[in-house]
Amino acid sequence: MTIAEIAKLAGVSIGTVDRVLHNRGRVAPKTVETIMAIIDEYGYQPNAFARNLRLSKTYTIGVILPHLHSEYGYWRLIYNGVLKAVKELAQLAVSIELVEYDRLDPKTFLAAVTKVLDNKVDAILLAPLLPDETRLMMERHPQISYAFIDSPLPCRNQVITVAQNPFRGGFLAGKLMNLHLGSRAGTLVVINTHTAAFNAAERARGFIEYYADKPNYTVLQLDIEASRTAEEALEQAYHDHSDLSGIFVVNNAVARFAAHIALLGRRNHTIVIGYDLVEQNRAAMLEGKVDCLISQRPEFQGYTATYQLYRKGILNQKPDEDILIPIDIILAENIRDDNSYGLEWNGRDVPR
Amino acid sequence: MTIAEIAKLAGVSIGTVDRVLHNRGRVAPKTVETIMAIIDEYGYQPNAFARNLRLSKTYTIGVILPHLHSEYGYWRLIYNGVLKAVKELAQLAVSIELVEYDRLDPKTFLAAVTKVLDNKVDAILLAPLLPDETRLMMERHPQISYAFIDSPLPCRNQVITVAQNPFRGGFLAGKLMNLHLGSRAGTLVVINTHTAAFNAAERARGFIEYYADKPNYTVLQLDIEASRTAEEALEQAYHDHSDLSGIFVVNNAVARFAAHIALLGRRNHTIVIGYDLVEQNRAAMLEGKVDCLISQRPEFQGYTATYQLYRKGILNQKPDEDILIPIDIILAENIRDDNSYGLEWNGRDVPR
DNA sequence: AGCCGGTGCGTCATCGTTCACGCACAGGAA
DNA sequence: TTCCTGTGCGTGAACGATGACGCACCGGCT
Repeated sequence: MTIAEIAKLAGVSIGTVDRVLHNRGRVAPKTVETIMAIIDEYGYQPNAFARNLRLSKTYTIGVILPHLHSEYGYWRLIYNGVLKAVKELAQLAVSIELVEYDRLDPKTFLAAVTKVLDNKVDAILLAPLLPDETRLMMERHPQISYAFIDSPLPCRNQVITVAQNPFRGGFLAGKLMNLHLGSRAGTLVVINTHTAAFNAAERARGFIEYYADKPNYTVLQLDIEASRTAEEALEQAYHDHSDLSGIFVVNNAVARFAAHIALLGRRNHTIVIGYDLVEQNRAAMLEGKVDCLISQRPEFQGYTATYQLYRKGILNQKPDEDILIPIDIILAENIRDDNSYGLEWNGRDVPR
Repeated sequence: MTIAEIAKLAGVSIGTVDRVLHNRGRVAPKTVETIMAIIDEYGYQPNAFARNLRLSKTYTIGVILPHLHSEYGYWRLIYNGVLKAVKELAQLAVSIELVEYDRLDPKTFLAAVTKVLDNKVDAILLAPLLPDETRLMMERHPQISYAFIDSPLPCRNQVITVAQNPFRGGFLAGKLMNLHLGSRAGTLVVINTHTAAFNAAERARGFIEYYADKPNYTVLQLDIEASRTAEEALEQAYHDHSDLSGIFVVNNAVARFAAHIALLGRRNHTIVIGYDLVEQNRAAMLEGKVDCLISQRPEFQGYTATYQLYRKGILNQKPDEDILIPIDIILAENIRDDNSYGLEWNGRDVPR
């Protein structure tokens, strides 16, 4: 069904049909009715190729992320996924503009928003780590599309959200801790170095929930404040609880604690579980200092969110609004197999 | 960079540039050289919108899969992913044609190939379960694109392969068995009901490899032949090995064995690990009859393979030839979170 | 000389959508 | 009546790639 076919059926010109389709007025009510009836009956899907050829608009996505080098490169992984999508979509008129900020300093976030908007982006892809500032931005600029990544943000607007369920991630971490402990019981420590972060708090809550009905275990929450070093806090915990048998770090900082546990000679008696397959954590796991990691597939998140924005912006498709990233369990045995999208077939074990 | 711009730079008409770009001859060698030099210097990416608008070719993908109702609906999951991709790509001129066959009867496979080719498909997406017949097909019809799904097939041609590494899947199953057993040792049974299948054999090999250096465990391979029933074989195994403590089913038939284990009253003493999140296995896990499943994300495989073919066929992009699907660990605690793509955010645990 | 085939190139219509422009006719004001 | 404004339409020119068509020229043949 093309505009020309509709026009012929309605006995009008394509210009008139176009005006009806775009509500540009200057059409007799009766004619509008006729044309709408035809569209209702036969359906009409504009030809995406013709449309974009004519419009020849480039769709620019502003990407606002914490500094890519921060948090052990976690945000760079997300950005890599965005880049991969943009590489594929470049010939379909999609481009990006990255602006980094400091997640501890809201002013830098607002500056990033301003900078991105100055470049007239059509959409913004960001991690809503600063809920108030994010809401402010959306209120002030309702005309552009938004995609959230890494964490959800409760809000009324229609937005694309690509994130993992952090509560269930923490709950699963509890189960994995349990599996690794075998029959051992004891004290378990949940370490949070980002106490203000929604994801981190939810993961801790999930872990504690898992042990709520298991009286043999004591779960201790350890929020590391800036005032004392993480290493001191850890040593204190070992001192206070001689039966400390497991540590769960709710974010990507696990390698730092794993290193110190090894240093203290406690590795053999402590199960270590953490989050995210950043380079440092990957190395720690390969060195045997970490038992289990949970991954949220950051590259996949970036890739997917970018594609959703493209579908919405260029193809005029209704995007999937909430995309739940599966909880990915990484053990030393399958760490090689996680390559994020997972591209690159590892043929070594497969006779070809 | 458009053809017109190249033409202006070269001092020729767009027709000439087009002939050079498509090697259609009838151009003076000197002119070819000039134009190629310009392209080398400035680069040229044909406008995908203009190209496809003009060609208005519909790209049809033939999908050849075992009967969707067979194997507990495993193939239907793959097909669902294909359907999701096609729904998104329909407005970009992609369509599919499904033909099912019986994987135990090569004749039905060849009939499916013929049927699909009669409809002049541009590409074929299939699981190369019948290596010889698949190679025959590719030799006879080298002009169309192929995508393999579920399993790899060693071959010289450039093809897209979307699959998991089955050996490492089996190896990881060994590790998971180990974790679930805690300190218990004993006899472990590997059950294979599809002895001719490459994936199944590799998974068994991986599992056995994991226990190769663990003398406390005996691993027993149980290939179920058609001559006796699976249930009898299982009972025999329990009879022969009083210390039987774990069962690994290398394919999606695990629910069947899990049910019989429960019936025999052995559930409490047997760890059950299997493959694939088909409906029956999901139910068995929720009923507590299965401890762990490994998923190969069949929907994601179908979705990804379809997109790769589209990129190759419509966008003329060089596809990623080998796409490795991560090994997905499903426990009762995260079964809710696996929704394949995973679409549909489950907001229950997240205050919005 | 006249004809033919091949070569090198330009021209033009086409795909479907979008939008500026302009025509014709109505009704109202001068 | 004349002029002007607004309404309802049609027209046509883009967007860039593609490929059929045809023109001019050259060489070789009868």
